Amino acid sequence: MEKVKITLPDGSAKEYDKGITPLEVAKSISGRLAKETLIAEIDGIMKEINTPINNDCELKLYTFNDEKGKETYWHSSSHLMAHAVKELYPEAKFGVGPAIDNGFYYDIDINEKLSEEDLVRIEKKMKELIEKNEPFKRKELSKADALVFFNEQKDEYKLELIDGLDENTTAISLYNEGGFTDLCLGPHLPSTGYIKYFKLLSVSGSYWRGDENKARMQRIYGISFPKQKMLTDYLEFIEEAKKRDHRKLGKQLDLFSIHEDAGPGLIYWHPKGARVRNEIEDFWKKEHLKNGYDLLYSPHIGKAQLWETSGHLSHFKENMYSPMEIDEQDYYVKPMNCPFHILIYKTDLRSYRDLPLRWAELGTVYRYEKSGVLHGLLRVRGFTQDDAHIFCTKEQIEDEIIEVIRFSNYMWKSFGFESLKYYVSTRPEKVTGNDELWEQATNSLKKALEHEGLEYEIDEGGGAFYGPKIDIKIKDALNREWQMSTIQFDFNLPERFDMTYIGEDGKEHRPFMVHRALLGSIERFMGVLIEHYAGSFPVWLAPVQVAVIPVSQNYFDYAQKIVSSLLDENIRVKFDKRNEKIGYKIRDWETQKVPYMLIVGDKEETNNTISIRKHKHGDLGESKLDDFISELKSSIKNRNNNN
RNA sequence: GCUGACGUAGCUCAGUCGGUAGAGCACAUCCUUGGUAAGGAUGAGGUCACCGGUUCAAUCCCGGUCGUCAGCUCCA
Repeated sequence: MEKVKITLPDGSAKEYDKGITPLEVAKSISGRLAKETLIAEIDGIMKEINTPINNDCELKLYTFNDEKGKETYWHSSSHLMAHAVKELYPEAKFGVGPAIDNGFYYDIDINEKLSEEDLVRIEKKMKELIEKNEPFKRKELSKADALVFFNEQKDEYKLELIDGLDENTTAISLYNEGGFTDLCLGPHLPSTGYIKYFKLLSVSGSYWRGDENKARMQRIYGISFPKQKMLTDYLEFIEEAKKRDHRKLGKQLDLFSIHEDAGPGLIYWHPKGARVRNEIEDFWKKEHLKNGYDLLYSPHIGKAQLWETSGHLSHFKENMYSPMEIDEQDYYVKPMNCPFHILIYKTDLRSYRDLPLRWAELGTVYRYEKSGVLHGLLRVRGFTQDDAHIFCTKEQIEDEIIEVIRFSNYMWKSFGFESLKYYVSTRPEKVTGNDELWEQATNSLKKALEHEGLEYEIDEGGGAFYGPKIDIKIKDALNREWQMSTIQFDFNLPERFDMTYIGEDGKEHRPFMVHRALLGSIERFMGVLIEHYAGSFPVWLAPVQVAVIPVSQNYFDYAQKIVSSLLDENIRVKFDKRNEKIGYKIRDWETQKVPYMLIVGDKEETNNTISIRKHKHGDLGESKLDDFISELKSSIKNRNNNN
């Protein structure tokens, strides 16, 4: 029998009989691997694990623990779901059904409106299909034959997809499983029986190709796993995320509100939310001053002329609010702070000796956002950017970018976010600024990241029209990613405002301009922060740090002394004088997620002590007030985030 | 903005197949002065999102508007 040499990722190579499948190779390695292998990569091409191998090759095997394994698993799951839908609704037509970060979806066109109950029916049908354990069979058709096939199916969406495929495509792949055939590049799991535990999560509206002018479809989301525990864990994760929802916690903890009558997407900070925000902003300002920034304040409105010069009226108008007329002149509320900062720049003749200038402002901007996209604190119409603009020379840009990256890391770590991901967005098609500028700026972004030893991904063509950028995404306690920081070059505004500095050579030069926001916006940041900590803020940020609870009115005097001592130390303290039992008060402060409760009664007054109860930890026993204060103060000073 | 669902007391939610509404928590008063997650009694609270229509009668049915939620698209 002829042999083939198969090289595995660890570099080891072995000879097998020609025609062996990846699954059989897996078996030869270990039974467990064979059981868990979902998909194979043969010489860089993804293939089913029952594909015969006829040539020497490099082989990689993927299980559910690999991204590629997961993707296949979910992709096949979406096919299975579509099959179940087709069985229940024979007239159904199908759009696209990919795997996504967490699970899969399929866009479906049926007349009937699907409800939660329908999802249960579909799930039941899926279970039946899984039990049949039908193999996923690949079939290749010519473009013409594929068109005929889907024409028979009356599925205009698939026809459109095929139509969009390259004219030279010789073979269009279809997958069939138990009588259900779908257009699909593949590859798939060997059979439906591989899909073990799944749940359909939701159904919502979508559009064919994401275009609201095209056909409306219904999108069913689902998730599937090879192990029961994985599914249970995932469903628990969803529950946990719901519990942490900042909109819910914002109400529960009395942090902020939004008033539909007064205007959606506009945030009202209550005393406690404002307190947290104030701590964040204080810290932010101090750190900026330490890092060589100066702070600015600028107005909220400016004449149309300014926004014309800046280009906002031609590029950003749909996000700006209608102008107001003042002395027969149109004024616009600012959607960005940059033009104002530039005006300040231009109040003086700048020398290269003045650069870099780093100017920061917690600038509140207003942008029109479509009503359907508003979301608690995360997507609003009025928000405060932790904005800064850096004006510098060509020679300075790389160091400046490095500093911003370091500063950003420092800020995120200070707030307890450890995991950051970097994305460099490069030149889109339509741009301002010449190629050389783009090239230089993009390289400086990459070099800065490399200099810091940070890995990054490239978002090809994802830059703004005015310059390339670095976006930083952070991961929260539930491992969810949020896009927050951004560092953007701007070749447009210095040009439009004719910004200059006098160089060493005595001639005028154009400064480089970098916009950057570290936290993004204070509103969004606080939304993420609330969810990250599930409302239990670390002591340094907590709106109320300590609640003092006397056992009864008899100890009010002693409790008042404690309260006064804490206030003297600038500790945010509440004196609970309510006519309630301490069990009731403890429950109340516990649900308000206050870090410490100090309980004082007869024992404490006699011993001149306090009893400390820590949020989520319970009774810590008696202690001297001075000891407690010094520990608390050190935790605040160090911005200790582990509580 | 688009699709769908929803909008009842400060909060969380019942309810009325058309006859102007109810619970728990919170709040107020009183009793109780209590030792680590809810002591008791009494009471006050609602133009049932808003505007129209149908009807003897609308919180309920119909239309519109606003808003919220799940998505789509977009973004800090």
